[in-house]
Amino acid sequence: MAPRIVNKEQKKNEIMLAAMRVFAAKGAAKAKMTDIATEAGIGKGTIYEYFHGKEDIFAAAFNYHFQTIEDATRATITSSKDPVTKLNLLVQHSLRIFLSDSGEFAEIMMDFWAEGIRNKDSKILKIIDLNQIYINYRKYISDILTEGIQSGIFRGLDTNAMSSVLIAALDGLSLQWIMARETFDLQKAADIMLDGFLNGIIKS
Amino acid sequence: MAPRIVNKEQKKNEIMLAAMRVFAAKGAAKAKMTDIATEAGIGKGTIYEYFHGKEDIFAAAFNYHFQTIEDATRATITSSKDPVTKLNLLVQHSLRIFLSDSGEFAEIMMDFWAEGIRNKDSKILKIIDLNQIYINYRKYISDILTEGIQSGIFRGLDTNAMSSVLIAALDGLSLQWIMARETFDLQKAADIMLDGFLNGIIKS
Amino acid sequence: MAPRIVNKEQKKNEIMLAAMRVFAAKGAAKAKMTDIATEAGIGKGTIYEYFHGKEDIFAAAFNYHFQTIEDATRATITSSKDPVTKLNLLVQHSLRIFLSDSGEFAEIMMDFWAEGIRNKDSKILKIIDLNQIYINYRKYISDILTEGIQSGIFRGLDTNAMSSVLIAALDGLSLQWIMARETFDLQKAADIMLDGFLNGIIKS
Amino acid sequence: MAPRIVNKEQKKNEIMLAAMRVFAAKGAAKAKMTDIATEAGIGKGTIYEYFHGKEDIFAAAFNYHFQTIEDATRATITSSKDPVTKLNLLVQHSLRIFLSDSGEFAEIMMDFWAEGIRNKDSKILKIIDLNQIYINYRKYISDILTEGIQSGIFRGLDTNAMSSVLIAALDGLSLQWIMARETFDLQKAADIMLDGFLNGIIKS
DNA sequence: AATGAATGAGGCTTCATTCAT
DNA sequence: GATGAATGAAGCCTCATTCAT
Repeated sequence: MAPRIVNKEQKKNEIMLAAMRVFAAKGAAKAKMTDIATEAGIGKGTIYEYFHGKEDIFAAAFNYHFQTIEDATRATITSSKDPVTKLNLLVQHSLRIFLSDSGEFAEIMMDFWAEGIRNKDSKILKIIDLNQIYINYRKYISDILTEGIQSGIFRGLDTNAMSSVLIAALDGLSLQWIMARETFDLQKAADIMLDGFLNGIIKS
Repeated sequence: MAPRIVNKEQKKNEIMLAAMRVFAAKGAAKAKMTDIATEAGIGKGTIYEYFHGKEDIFAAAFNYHFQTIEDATRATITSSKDPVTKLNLLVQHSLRIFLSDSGEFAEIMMDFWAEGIRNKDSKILKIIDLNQIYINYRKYISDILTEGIQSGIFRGLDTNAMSSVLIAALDGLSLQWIMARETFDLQKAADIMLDGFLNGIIKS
Repeated sequence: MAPRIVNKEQKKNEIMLAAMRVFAAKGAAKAKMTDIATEAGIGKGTIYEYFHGKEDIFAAAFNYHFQTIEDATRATITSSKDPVTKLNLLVQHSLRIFLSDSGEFAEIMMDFWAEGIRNKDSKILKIIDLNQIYINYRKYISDILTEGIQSGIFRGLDTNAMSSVLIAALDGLSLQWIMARETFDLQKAADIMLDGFLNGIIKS
Repeated sequence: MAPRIVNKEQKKNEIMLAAMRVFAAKGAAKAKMTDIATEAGIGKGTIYEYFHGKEDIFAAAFNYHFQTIEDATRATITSSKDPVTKLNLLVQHSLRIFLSDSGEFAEIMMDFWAEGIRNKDSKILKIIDLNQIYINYRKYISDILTEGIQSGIFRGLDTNAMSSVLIAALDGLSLQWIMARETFDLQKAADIMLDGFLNGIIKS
């Protein structure tokens, strides 16, 4: 009486993940709908039952990626009370996300960044708002720093600028790791970085 | 009566610069050959007198960009003897390049990075070897750090890791600036960053 | 406990009528099977339980439309004995059919005509034989005219040609009405037309 | 120094005519861009150098068709002073256009009508305004009738309604001819029709 | 009997590249 | 050398039809 029953939400997610794998492998621009369909193990036309088109998939992947990170980050941060521990957790956590799935999605970041930058003014695709994501991210860290200052652990400092620096260092290191996964020790570099960072802000 | 004398090399360069402007404006993937021709003020077919195709232009732009930076960086560094001054110059110089031409070419970096990452193994397009560029870059900074250590100015430290961190911070800050040029003070953030960085490595 | 009893013939008819409504609204070419299913309030797949495909529905609608007209016309004509009355009834009746259902199906005529014309040779789809329908239609009118001539009411004339003219005028007026329902008074135009037509053929 | 020189306007026209031939042969809906390209003896992509897309070609053909008719009609009418002669010329002329090119474009009318009707409200494609064309057409004829009335040749009558009837008869006869070119004598039917029409309006 | 999820052939359109002038 | 008209491979998307449930 009824046709095949599918969990539409779940299948949509599966397609999106397949798309992300293809994006990561060959870049969003060179990813063909056929590639995505094949990777998802479905027919070309089926994709359109779940997405409006290629841009829609990209936007979904974009938001999924950053939302996942944001959610996890928020959870991580609130799991501790000590600002230093919080920062430590934040960095470790960021790396873990990046390295998870055997770093499968790391390459995507470049496409997300590239597209996110290009769409920074476009009112049309406000779905992709990379700047807002960074603003949020800085706010998280800024709050931790302010906390640390108020509790006398950190020196008085430009919390917003320092947040930018910490994020920058993390992004930049990840970038270098993507280019040379085998030879670049991301974990170690990040540890050294955070060490120096904390050294510079903790009251001696 | 000699034929019109055109400096082929110069014209090729002009086309490449036109291409970079288009790449920056709409992304390499969405840049059409027609756009480039129009921007360069020439006919579409003429481009093929100077380049083999779109990929060729991209590769040329890629190498030009990084070569320019590398050359200038090398020149900058050697203009001083003091490691601290050298690092200062390096950072200031990097920003200047980035902000030059009113930051016209900043957006391109994302495409370069994206493509550079994707081609990290590709034996075919060894022309684009982003990793090697980063290796070189780390080497420059590493050398400065080593110099500083030997002359007793800097503490003993993992020079390679510290180089990575410095580059990472610079890249990451630039990224944040691209996304919000009006509201993000790149110069200030970089100054604060370098200040903290030097603080951490200079012997007290 | 007998299974739900559905009058297959009736449901088929319902689907066809739904299809006609969609055809009328957006044209047969742009009518999607989904539209028809939605309009009929059933599932897309169900249509195929009653029809072989879209062409089948179109053919069915085509024949239904003209058969309905033909049947009704025949009934109308035989309800009177006087040739003049017959022609009057014929015209009034044709208009009524056209204007019925608030002219819902009027737009369809164009698609029927277009497709009917295109298939004028096609041995395959002999189901759609618009020319035959017109031949029949002319025969009806021709017979009435002959009747009138024999009973001395009408002047001697080319009955076949005059039939064509009457049909032509009716078709053409309907066409003009379709294009401007609000401003074109079809009833009045038809009355004037028939008045002139009868004037020309009735013995003075 | 310069590429192939082409008369763009002329080539555009050629493509449009090729398209009309294809439209006539298989209907606008079933006409593929490939068919048009082949018919025009050019590559598929070349069409897009002259038209924005399929709809654009259709609209161009539509307007060309009616504009041609309108222009020629206007010229024909003004070539005489006598209302009766004018009407005669108008009818003969209309048939000639229809039968010209061996009636190659006759079938198109159905698609034009169908599409013109469907677009009667669409503000978007005001390019295709069939109703306006009919309004103009009725005006031409109406003016002739008024002329005849004023000069005492025609009886007083509803000029607008009579115009509609004349156009209707012409359209309707053409329609019947399209369906059975071999067996239907359009010229004769039109003559008989006009004869009756004039009989009805000329003062005895 | 009824359904709608899945499909892929087929169509439209884009655009890098070629080449006649 | 320069050009832009011409091209067709390639990609995105539509939608009639199938079929498992």
